[in-house]
Amino acid sequence: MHEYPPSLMGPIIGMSPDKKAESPGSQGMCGAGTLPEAESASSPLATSLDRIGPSGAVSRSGLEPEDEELTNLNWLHENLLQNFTLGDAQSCSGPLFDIEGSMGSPRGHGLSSSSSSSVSSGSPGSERDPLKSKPPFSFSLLIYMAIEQSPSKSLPVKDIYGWILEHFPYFSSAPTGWKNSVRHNLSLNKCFRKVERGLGKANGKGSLWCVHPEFRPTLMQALKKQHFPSAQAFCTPPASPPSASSPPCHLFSLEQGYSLKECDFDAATAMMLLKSASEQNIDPYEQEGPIDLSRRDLVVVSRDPKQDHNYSSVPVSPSPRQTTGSSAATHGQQERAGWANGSHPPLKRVRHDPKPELDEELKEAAGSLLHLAGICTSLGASRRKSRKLDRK
DNA sequence: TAGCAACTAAACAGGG
DNA sequence: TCCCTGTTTAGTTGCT
Repeated sequence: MHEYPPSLMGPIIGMSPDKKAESPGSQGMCGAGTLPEAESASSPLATSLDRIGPSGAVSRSGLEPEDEELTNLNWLHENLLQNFTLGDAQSCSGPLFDIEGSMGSPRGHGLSSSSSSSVSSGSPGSERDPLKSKPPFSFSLLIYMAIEQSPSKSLPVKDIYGWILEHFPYFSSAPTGWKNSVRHNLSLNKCFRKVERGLGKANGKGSLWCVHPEFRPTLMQALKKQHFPSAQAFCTPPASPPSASSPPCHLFSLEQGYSLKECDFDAATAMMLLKSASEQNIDPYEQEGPIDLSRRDLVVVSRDPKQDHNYSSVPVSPSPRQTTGSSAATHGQQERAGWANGSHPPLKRVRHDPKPELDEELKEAAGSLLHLAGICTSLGASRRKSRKLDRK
C-alpha cells in the first residue's frame, strides 16, 4: 500500500565505523538468494569507509594495490577526513543532531509520533538532549545506515534494531512501535532486500536484510539532495528557491556560512558517495564476485529529480496505479519475492550514459572534501559555476 | 486542495 | 503458548 523510497535520506551521520556487525548472521554481501561467504572488511565490497577507524582515521592496512585506482580518494580520506567524524560521539555527542532545534527535521512529525517521553520536543531553544532527540532520519535511512555499517552489508532485523538503539538512544525509551515501523519499512521499501541466511550459518529466525545495490546510486543521489532543510537553506542562494537541482551544500564555499556540522554532514555524505561509488558498479544479479570497477556502465545515476524521490518512477511493468507511491509497495514486495528466488527483478532502470555520471559523483565528492578542507579547486569552482548557471 | 511521502498502528500468519 | 519475524492494510500527518 505504501511505498517507501529512500528519498528522505538525510545526511549520513552517525556512521561509527567501530561498530562492526555484531550479528552472527552477517555473512557477506547479499547476493541473489543466499549470502556468499564474503566476510567483513576482507570482502571485495568492503570499501575504504570500512577501514575508517573510530576516530575517523583511515587505516591503510587494508589498502591493496588494486586500490591505487582510488588513491586520490584515499588521500582525501586520509588527509581530510581524519578530522571528520562519522558518528563520533566525542565531537558530536553522538550521531544525533538536534532536530528539535535549528536543524529541523526532514519531516514534521519525525520518526515517532509517540511524542516520546524522553524527548524534549519543545520549541527551539528549549532544553535538548541530543542523545534523546528524535533522529532526523527516516526509518529508511536508519535501516540503510545500519546495513551499510555492517561489514557484510546485511543485517537481520534484530541487529538493525540493535544498531538503531545503539546509535539512537531515543528509541530505547520510545515505545516499541518503532520496531514495527522498521519491519514495515524493510518489507515495503524496495531498497531493502531480504536474503536468506546461508546454510551452516548461525541459526536464528528471520532473514538478513541488505540494501539493494541497484538502488544505491539513487540513494546516493537522494543523499546529495536531501540535506537538512536548514542546511540547504544555508546553501541555497537566496535568489533561487530550493529545488531538486539545487547543488548540495558542499558545492558552496565555507564562506557562505554553513557550520562545521553541516560540513560533517557533507563529509559523511561524500564518504557515502565515495564508498558507494565503488560498490554501485555491481550488477547484483549478474555478478556476485569482486567488483569490476571497469563496469561503470552499470552505474545508474538519475538526474531526474522525480526519480530521486520516487523509486516507483523506475520503469516497472506498467500499471495504472504505478504513478502513485502507494501502489508500488505491492510491486516491491512482489519483486522481492522474485529476487529471493534469484531471478532478476522486473525493474530495469533506464541507463543513460551513466559513466560520466559516476565521474560527476566522484568529482563532486572529491570537490566536497576539498572544500571542507578549505581547498578550492578549479574543478570545484568550475563545477559550482556550472551549477549556478544551471540553476539560472 | 490534491497528491505524495513518511509514519504509526494493528492484524495476521508462520516459525522457533 | 509466547515471542519474533514478516506481510499487509488502514489511517494520520506534513509538505509541495
